Order: sequence, then structure tokens, then C-alpha cells
Amino acid sequence: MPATIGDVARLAGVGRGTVSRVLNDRPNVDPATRERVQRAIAELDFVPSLTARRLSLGRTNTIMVVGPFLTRPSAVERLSGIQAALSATSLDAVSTSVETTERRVAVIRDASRPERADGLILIHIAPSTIELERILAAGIPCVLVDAHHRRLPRVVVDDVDGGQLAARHLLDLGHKRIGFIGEVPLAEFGFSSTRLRLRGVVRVLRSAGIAIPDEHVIRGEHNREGARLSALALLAGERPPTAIIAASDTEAMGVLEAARIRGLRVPEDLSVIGYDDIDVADFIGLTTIRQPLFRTGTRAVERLLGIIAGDDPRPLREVLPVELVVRSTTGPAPV
Amino acid sequence: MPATIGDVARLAGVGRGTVSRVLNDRPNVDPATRERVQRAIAELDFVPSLTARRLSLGRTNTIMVVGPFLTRPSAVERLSGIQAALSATSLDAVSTSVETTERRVAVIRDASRPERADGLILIHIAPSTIELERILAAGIPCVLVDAHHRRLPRVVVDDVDGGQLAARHLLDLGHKRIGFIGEVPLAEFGFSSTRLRLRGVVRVLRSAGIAIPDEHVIRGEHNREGARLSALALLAGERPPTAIIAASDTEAMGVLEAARIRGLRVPEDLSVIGYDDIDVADFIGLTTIRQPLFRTGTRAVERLLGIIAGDDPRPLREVLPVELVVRSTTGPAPV
DNA sequence: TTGTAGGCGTTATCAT
DNA sequence: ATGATAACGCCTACAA
Repeated sequence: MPATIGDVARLAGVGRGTVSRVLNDRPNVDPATRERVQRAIAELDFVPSLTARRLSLGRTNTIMVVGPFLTRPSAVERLSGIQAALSATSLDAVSTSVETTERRVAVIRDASRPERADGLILIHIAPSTIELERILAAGIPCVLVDAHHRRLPRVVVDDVDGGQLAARHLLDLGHKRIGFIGEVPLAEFGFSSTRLRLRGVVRVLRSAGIAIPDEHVIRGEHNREGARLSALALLAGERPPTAIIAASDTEAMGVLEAARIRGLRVPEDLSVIGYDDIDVADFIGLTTIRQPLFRTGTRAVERLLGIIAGDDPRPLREVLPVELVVRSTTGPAPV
Repeated sequence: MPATIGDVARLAGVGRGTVSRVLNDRPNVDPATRERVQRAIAELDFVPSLTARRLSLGRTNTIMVVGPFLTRPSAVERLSGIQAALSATSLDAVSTSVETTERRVAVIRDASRPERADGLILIHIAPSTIELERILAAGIPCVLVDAHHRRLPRVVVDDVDGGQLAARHLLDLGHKRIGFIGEVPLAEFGFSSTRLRLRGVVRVLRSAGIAIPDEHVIRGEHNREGARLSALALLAGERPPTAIIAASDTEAMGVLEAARIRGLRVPEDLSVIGYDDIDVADFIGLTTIRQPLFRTGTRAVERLLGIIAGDDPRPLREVLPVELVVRSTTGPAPV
């Protein structure tokens, strides 16, 4: 039904090639001809078919974004950055949230074909050996966000430092018994960030001569309910921690709920630190580690576009800094 | 680089047509041949090119989702519903958040072409006359979510009832001075829901013999900061309201911040009601009107797919119910 | 500078 | 049941 390049050519009285040249701002077109063609284009309200162009060019004009739980506030922020960076281009972003292993395998398998996408952004997913081979074999540009892999370009935040900042802050406040609540590391999804944050925490505590007992590190589901349960378990112990570091703001909220349930005042009886600095963190006065979520998205796109354009992807690893934001859920350790 | 249907045909020693038939589970192909073709497909790890299929079929296998501020928690929930409903299909969803009029016009113009998308979901956008004509002329199936238009199929919630529920609740608690805080109705985006909610509020109050003075209806930016400012203005008046109805939970949070700033206790001095029942509403104990955000998304997809399949789109208007969720930000009116 | 023809990978039509 | 062939709409050589 819509006009095709042939219709335009006919109306303008030129060949299709000429129309194509005008369309793509190519040289070697007589100004008068160009003018005539443009009028015809306007006349017919012609817009070239993306599909036909894709097939002809062998490019898809699409980038695929894949990751688990893309509706979490932190992921939404990253996606938002991706969209923002992409809106200046003519590329489509197709994002898929994968919650199960089967979906992940199927979706990545589908996404890592050059006829499917020009580029791939993996959020929170470190490709398996098979997936990596596929990606490399297909030669499809791929950037990881908040995930680690030696062989692939990636935009990460300094999670170890995040853990360190949190621990040092609590140490400065006099806390000695510190707990950590994160999610269970799903085998299929390499939730490395939680591990790295914990590593940072442990490192700082150790250098202060403090060990963090195993029973003070609890992992549950990555959501408020899961964290609440974990925190309740933690606080029910013999000598419960006086401060808890959560792997995300959402989980920190679960910890706050647990404190409320146990009748603990925050921060007088219990200090709580989150991670991410999502929008509501400010509202509830949550002390947290701010990470540049939006920027990880824009940077991933910038790097991906660069790689597609042929830039050297190195250095592979780009680390964005994190920052401690002190609000009102942390205070001096109780005596 | 990847295998094509021709490679498969050659390897299996058949024609391309036969491979295509096998691919699409068509009858009239000898079991033995089918077997042979399938082996060749597996052998070459062949996956048909989506692009080529699109061009040949004249379908895009894509649905476009357009709306303003798609990163707001409520919109994210809707998108999440859309994605969920779509994940069972092989359709791609390309969603675009439009924040300015130019972008809106350009994006909808682009999206409402059949060669661009098989269907269109407009969130929070009622098409202008021009846009409507375009959509109808193009014959592209389109479903509205949380937006109203006589001529188009739409999935909405009962916003008037939402306003009524909120007002009645406050009335029952003895409130007589009730304020309303919403966002400014941007001309280009028909934020009708806020208007409808207010209408419900006014209706109930009027039937109780209460008028809501103009200065108790304030509109600002649709976010926490905007609502906070609006609420501060509202509370600074001569006889400030004892209860405030916000057009969204996010705005309700701004109202709560304002109360905090003014040293007002909630709900003893001021009652606050939100709208949406987003995830954090529960955490902060916000009384609110719950609307089925996720379901509006899934329903929109279901209806769109139906329409694409040729179903009668009528009845055009599908209304989903809302429900009052009483938590701890509302209480008896102060004496 | 400009028109023509071939190709991108698939599906559909039409013989056989 | 199956193979050849013509679309689908664009881009890019190549020829003129």
C-alpha cells in the first residue's frame, strides 16, 4: 500500500538508483534532479522500508538487550540510559528480560546472530563458554554491563570499592558486628556484583582485624520479601549484627522492614546500607552506595556503536566509580 | 556467513521450496524428505533470516510501543505486562519513550506504517486527529492503554471510580477539606487519567455537599519534587486541607515529604492517598488506589494480537476495575 | 550524472 | 510431493 522507491522514481521521471542516491545523501546527483526527486518523495509521503533496507544492507539496524529481571528499578535505569543513547540514532532496541535458564539460552542463541542484530548488550549476564564461542564466531559486537568476562568489552562499576566504602563507613561509626544480605548466586546468571561487593566488605573488615562470620552472610531471593526473611534470620541469631549491608536498595528495604518487625530502631539499634541509590532511596533516607546506573547504559551503547563502527574495543574493561551517600539509616554503633 | 535456505536445500538435495515447507510445518512433504531436510538444518545450524521473512511476508513481526515517560514505575509495570504477553510469541517489541512533542510526532509517524510494525500500542497517548487519520489510513492495528479515544480500541482503568473511592474513604474518615495534586495536563499528551480521577473526587464530594475550592487543586510536575512543591503551596494556605489525594504514588511521596517538612504528622494531621499501588507503596504504608498496571499491558497485547488476527475490535473500550488499599497514611480527620 | 540489472533470503505460485 | 521462478523493496555495481 505505501509508496515504494519505484513509485518515486516513476513520478520523478528518474531511475530507482537515482532515488536511492538522493535518499542516502550521496554525491553525483544533479541538484535539479535531486530537487525533483525530493519533491516526489514529499508528494508520495515516501519512507523507505526498513525491512528492505535491512535485507539489502545486511544490517539489522537493531540492537538486542538481554538480561535477567529487567524490570528491577536498577535495570530500568540502565535500560533508560541505553534508550537515551540510542534515541539519537536510528537503531531499534529490542530488550528481553529473561528469568529462566531456558529463556536465557534461547534468547541469547537467537540474539547472537548477525542477521538478527547488529549488536548485543548483555546486562548482568556473563556468557557461558558456549555462548561466548557463538558470539565470537558470529562476530557480533557485544558489550557487557555489570557483568564480567575476560574476553569481552564490558562496562562495570567498581563493586569491590562499593563494598569497601560501605564497610569503612560502618567501621568509622564503630560497628564491629556487620552482616551482609544478598541474593543467591544463580548458577546460570553470574551475579558477580554481589560477590564483588562482599569481597570489598570482607577485605576492609579483615584489615581492621574483624572477621565476618559465615552466619552473618545470608543469601535469599533478590527482592524485599527475600531480604526481609534473610534479615529476620540474621537478627534472630545469638549476637546479631549491629549493621547490615544489603546488596541493593530494594533488599535494604527488606532489611528495614525486618528491623521494624523486630522493633529495632534505625539507626540507633541497627544501621542499614543499601546499594544503587535508586529513586526512592532518597525518600526513605537510605544510606547507600550510589552507582551510575544510567551511565552504564549510555556508555555501553557508545562503546557498542564504536565497535560496530570498527573501533578497537580495548581496553575491554571500563570501570565507573561508585560513591557513598550517607543518609539517615546509618549511625554510631550501639554501646 | 550464516547458512541460508539455499545451503540447506543443496545439502539435503531438495529445492528451496521444500525446505521452506518443512520450516513452516506445512503439509505435502514426504516424511522421508522432511527428515532429510531437518537433518540438514541441524547440520548447518540454520535459522531463517527474520529480515528476509519479513520482507517476503510483508509483516514485520514487530510491535511498537510508544508513550511518554516510560521509565516511571507505573509505566514500567505496564511494559512488563506487555513483554510478558509477548514473550510467548515470536514478536519483537520496540518501545520508545517520548518526552517532547517533536519526538512524539516523529515517533508515531514512523511507527504507524505497516512496513514498520504489525501493531501499535500507545500508552498514555490519545492520538491527535492527524495521527488518527494516519493510523486508520495505514490500517495498522492500534490499541490504547490508559488513554481515551472514541474511535480506537483501548484498555483503561476506571479512573473516575478511583477518584470516587479515594474521596469516599476520606469522607468516611470525617474529612471535609480535601486537596488534590496532579500534574499539569500537557497539551500534547492527553493525561486524561488525572482529569478523570479528579472528576470522581469532585462528584463524590459534591454529593456530600462539599465543594473543593480551586486553590485546593494544584498541578505541578509529575514527580516527587513537583508534588512536594505543590503540596507545600497547598499546606501554606489559609485553611489547608486535612487530606490530600495525589494523582500517583510517586506524587503522594512528594506530599509526604512536604508534610514532613511542615512538621505535620501523617495521618494524625494530614491524610494522604496515592494512586497506582506501585511496589514501594506497601513499604511506606501508603493508602492508595490500586490499578492493575501489569494487566493493562497483557490485555493490550491480547487485544492487539486478536485484532491483527482479524477479530472484531469491539467493544472498543475495556475498563479494568480499581480498588482501594487502606494502609497507614489515612486516618480520622483532626478535630 | 544517471539508468539498468543483480542480489539480499525468504515465501508463494505454478507447473510437473 | 517437489522444484523452478517470481515477487518483496532496497542498495550497489556497472554500464552508458
